Amino acid sequence: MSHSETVGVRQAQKQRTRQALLDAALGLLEEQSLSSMGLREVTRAVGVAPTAFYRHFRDLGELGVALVQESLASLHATVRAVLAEQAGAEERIDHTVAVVERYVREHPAHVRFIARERHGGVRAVRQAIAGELDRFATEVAAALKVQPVSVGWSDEDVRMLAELYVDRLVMTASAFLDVSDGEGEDSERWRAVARTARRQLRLISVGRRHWHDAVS
Amino acid sequence: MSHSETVGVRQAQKQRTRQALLDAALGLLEEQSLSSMGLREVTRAVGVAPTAFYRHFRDLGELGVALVQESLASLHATVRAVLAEQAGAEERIDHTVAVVERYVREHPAHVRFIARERHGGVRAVRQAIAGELDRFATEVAAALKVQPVSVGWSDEDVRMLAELYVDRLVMTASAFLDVSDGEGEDSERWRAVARTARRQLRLISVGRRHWHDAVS
DNA sequence: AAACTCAGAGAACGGTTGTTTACTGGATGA
DNA sequence: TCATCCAGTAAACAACCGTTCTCTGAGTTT
Repeated sequence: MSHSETVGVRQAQKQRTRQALLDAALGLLEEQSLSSMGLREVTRAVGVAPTAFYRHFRDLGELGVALVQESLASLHATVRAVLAEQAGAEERIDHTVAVVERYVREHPAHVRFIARERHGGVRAVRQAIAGELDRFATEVAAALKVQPVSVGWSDEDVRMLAELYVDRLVMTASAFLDVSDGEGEDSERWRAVARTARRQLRLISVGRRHWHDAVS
Repeated sequence: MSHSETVGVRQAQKQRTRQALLDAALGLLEEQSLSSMGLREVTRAVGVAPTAFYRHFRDLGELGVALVQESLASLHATVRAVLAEQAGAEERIDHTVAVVERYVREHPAHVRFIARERHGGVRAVRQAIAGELDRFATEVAAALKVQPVSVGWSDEDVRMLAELYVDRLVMTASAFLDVSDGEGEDSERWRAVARTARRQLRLISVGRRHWHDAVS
């Protein structure tokens, strides 16, 4: 019974407290930013000695980087699915916005963390987010490129379009979040954000279709 | 000679240290975020007793709000000029990006502050920035509305377009900033950011021109 | 010239911070 | 079974924090 344990009781418990630290930090970060959060504050929330922190992370910056991967991993998987699907432009947009909505509802803390620390005060975390969003944009670009609308587009132009989309998704998610704390998630303003997001994506989509008409 | 003094030596000196506090804070904020900056840290940078701070601001949040107005006032004035000018879409875009470039070169700290604290940890500051950008979008919307391209556009659609533009400007400014610390302001990547920004604005502009073709 | 105002100084407060050092005790592997 | 490992503990550290209270002295008003 003991030889088939995949991880061992020892390492399992270690990862449990590690995750507890990440969860507690994410919770605390809803009302402050990473650079103002205290190491002791996190360990206190978990119910563990301050020194235990060092068994898992060198400092809070390292914890932040771990949170970046945790935060973007799920979104990454979700959006990948949307990109893969074959559909008309209109349905695609509707579906994309719906996915973002759902993501904000289910992982508000993650969204807030990314939006806040994207330009935040900790260099390592900023770079981690930038890198992750970069890989994200690369993936979107690849998906856009194979669509029929993209014939005659240079790689550079596809890339700039992809970045436009990624930025919009992040901004939209953040806009949903701003509404959701203050009013409910079922308020009129929430629906207004969704409608605006769809129209903005649609406008970009229209610009994309007529790009070559106007490039002169 | 004394009766015509507009301010008085007294109030003048007060405003001088107040400005010194703002400047010192802005400087310190280049490498951290508002919620992690210490009150004493600011006064130390100015060369003044910690208690002197309270003569000017209730807390750092209030100082932050003051910084928001200072930061956006100049940009506001600059962009207002661009909006007013009569020009073709192409020149307009080039000019807009050039203005943003110049603004980032001349006020990098202000740009960083806005980008960082827009989603930062201090509620009052976030709200101040949101409010200011909202007024900003309203102004852009008004300018867009009177252009010939906008006939048949609902106010809501003009508004969503204006928000799209404002968000892009902020993102562009932030992108310039990211490049400028790391590489110079005359690097190849700087110019790449400018080119991408122009094309993104152009794509939005194309979408705008063909909006009614596709609204079905 | 005297009375008043008020920006800034100075000292002290209780509390929190990150980090170090030495330790314990249960899981682990020989 | 016994030696080893190592996640988490406990105590102490100097350094900082925001805020309060009291005081001063130069600018202002009468």
